[in-house]
Amino acid sequence: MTVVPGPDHRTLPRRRGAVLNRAIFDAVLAEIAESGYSALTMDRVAERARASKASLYRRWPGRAALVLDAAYEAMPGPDTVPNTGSLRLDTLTVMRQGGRLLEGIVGQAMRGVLGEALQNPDVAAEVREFARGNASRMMREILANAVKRGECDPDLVTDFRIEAGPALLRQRFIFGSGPIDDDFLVEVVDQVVLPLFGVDPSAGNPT
Amino acid sequence: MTVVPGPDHRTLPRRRGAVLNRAIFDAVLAEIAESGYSALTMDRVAERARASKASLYRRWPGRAALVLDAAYEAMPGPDTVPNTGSLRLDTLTVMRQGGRLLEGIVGQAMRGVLGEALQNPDVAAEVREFARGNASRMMREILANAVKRGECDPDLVTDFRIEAGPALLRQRFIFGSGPIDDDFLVEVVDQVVLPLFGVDPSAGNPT
DNA sequence: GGAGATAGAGAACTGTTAGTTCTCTACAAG
DNA sequence: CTTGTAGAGAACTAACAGTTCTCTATCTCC
Repeated sequence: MTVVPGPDHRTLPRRRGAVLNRAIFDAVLAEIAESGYSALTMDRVAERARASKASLYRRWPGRAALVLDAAYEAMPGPDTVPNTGSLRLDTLTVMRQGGRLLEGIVGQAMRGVLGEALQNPDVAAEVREFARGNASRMMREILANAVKRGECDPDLVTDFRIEAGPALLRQRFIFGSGPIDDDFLVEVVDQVVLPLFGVDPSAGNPT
Repeated sequence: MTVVPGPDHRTLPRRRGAVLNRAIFDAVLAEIAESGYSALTMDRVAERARASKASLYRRWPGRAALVLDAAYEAMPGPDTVPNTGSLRLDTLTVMRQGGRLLEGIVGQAMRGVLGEALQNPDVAAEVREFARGNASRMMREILANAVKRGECDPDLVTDFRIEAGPALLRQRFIFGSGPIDDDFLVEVVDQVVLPLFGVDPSAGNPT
């Protein structure tokens, strides 16, 4: 239909492999930051990345996998686990890191992927690994340190107790029942996490 | 294209109001039970209910609202809040009710609606009201009874502590990290809920 | 019981998106 | 230089959301 065909980008320098991957991830993140996950289409990503849809589908089976990979790329490197000598401060630090992550672009991406995961158990398994691998692992390490210091009874360190704090954080993220601000995180830590591990929040702990 | 136009259902007895509503809800639930939420389309619902899409859209603005209403209809009546004289048994009863609900058709429907809610804050608010209104309200009442009995210190009854148990239940539902079986519920109650309210699970409580 | 308003059935239609496939061609490897 | 791989761009199919149209059953009010 267009009489003037415009520049044929097939003649431009052509990216491959990692370089192209990077450009696609950037396009995904930019789209999400700009218009949100629900407005993210494969066409738009392809156009923005100046890639072809065929290239997208050669790399990922669908939108969920693509966004999950992009989110993984956007994650900051594995945070070093805090070890301040206070369970309260360590916990708070981890929760703050998690909260900050969920409030950014990665959070937006995760919200979208989570929506797909709810319909597709395979995606759910990937997300689970992705999300749980971090918070839980860090919490576990923090608690091991607290046990070493004698701050916490090792019998209290069980999977469900470890998950309680992160679960409340994720619930607020998912249901949007309020901002993930410091007030919220402090309350969760003081009212729920520390009591579960037999630590008195008011025992001269710094913020 | 079809030479034989088939029976024109416009001449059949025509349902209205509540009767038609009922037929539509039944179609939605049947579709979800049969093929899951992701295979649920407005066309299929209309066809199955022998209703017109126009009728659907006159009643609901979109799929999410329709399914939310259908799920609400499928909910058992407001469970009467248990009051057995034991916080442990009361809590366990409520958690069991919730778990059973989430494992059935209502759960499947909620999974779908939740997926939409993640992208749309308005839907999220509806879901929040829908989901929280029940579990939290019941938990609150149970705890009020426990306080009355002197089983629990009233200062411990705070929003975040109340939400901890339900949040773990919802997390398991959402991430599908395992079955919502009685083992799970008992562990959550004994390891998390009761300790948060200063009750010793092993204090001669029945199952 | 008749007139007019309301709303349901069914079909056609539009626009958007996922996913596929085709052609053409850059680039890498031998 | 030859050949295989894969990227760019476009065309295409199929499915679905949402709208609108026609026809007509059913309700309401007189």
